[in-house]
Amino acid sequence: MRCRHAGSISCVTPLYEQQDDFLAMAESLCRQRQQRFTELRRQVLSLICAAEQPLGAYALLDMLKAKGRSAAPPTVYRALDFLQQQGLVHRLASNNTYLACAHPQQPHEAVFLVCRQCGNTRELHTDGIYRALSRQARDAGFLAEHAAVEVSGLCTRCRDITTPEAAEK
Amino acid sequence: MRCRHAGSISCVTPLYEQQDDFLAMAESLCRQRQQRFTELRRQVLSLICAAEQPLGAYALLDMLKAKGRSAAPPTVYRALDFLQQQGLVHRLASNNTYLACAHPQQPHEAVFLVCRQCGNTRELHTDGIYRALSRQARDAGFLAEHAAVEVSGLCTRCRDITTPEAAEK
DNA sequence: CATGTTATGTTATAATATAACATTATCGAC
DNA sequence: GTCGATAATGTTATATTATAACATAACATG
Repeated sequence: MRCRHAGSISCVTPLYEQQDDFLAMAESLCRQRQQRFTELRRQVLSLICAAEQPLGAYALLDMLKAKGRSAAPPTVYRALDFLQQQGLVHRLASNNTYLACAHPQQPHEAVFLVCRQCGNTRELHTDGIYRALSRQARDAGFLAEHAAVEVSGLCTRCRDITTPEAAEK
Repeated sequence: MRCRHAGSISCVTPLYEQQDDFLAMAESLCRQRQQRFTELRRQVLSLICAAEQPLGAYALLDMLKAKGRSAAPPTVYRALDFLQQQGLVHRLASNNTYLACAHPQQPHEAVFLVCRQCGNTRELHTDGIYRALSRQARDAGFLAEHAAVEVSGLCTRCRDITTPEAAEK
């Protein structure tokens, strides 16, 4: 299913259902930018986009080790730094996890909906909120450069489980 | 200078210029809620609201020790947990720091403007953004409970220092 | 293929936060 | 007041997240 954004990746379909396309896109994007999409970086991105939930750095580390790769914390953090610079991965400050981003082509700003129950996280692309934020910041004399908007709550599924009656409506 | 919000504390004046009023307000608020505003909690809140910038937990720990108080990490974290529950203190996830909140009376949602240069942080109270966020979340089937909105950039002073020509406009 | 640059390996450690259990203080019932 | 329950703090240990520093390996390019 396509979304309203440019590019071959859809942000309305979970990335773990389009891993191959996503990795191919990442590779070509890095080539365009003359950046090296090394095996390590590919592996880390692959793990992140195969996961249903955002992953912590040490979870990634364990997975790399489980794959037989020699790895230490800097191994993971350096790969994550690179992927973040390329816009392929976002870091969630509210729970120290990392997730893949469907639309790294142009730097954008996103709103994250983080389910406190199951950890599933959706990325919304909502220009309006960022425009409003920038404007309010400017009115306060502040030059906004980046905004982290992380909403915690309950996703559809977990809300229905928690309050079953709500599901029947 | 008063602000548009209820209560005796103004959020347009730095809290370190109204420490006594702020601590008195905190004390009466806790009494109303039948919560204990102990000496430790008062000290931690006092340190936080005396600071110009948000403080890290270990900076607070060092300050407590410097005051001759026996303190270990849990000392600080427990006090911070309490103060957050009472709405007197917010935690900034983007840099792991804690700051005082001028309007703990009713749970509210805030936007933080964090200067990446000097660390100074302003809290904006902007209902509009939160309404928009909640609505967008709801449209995505998500029940929003809390939103952390942390904007990083440059405050007026640091922007002028960084790009002096801008100051002349 | 020599050389500078970028990426990775490796060890150690910093910074942030919590678990677990002992002790002390406070509140209410009596 | 004192007893018992609850809440708060003290204390030690450890978990979790992240970075510093330096060595080695891989790659790009003349």
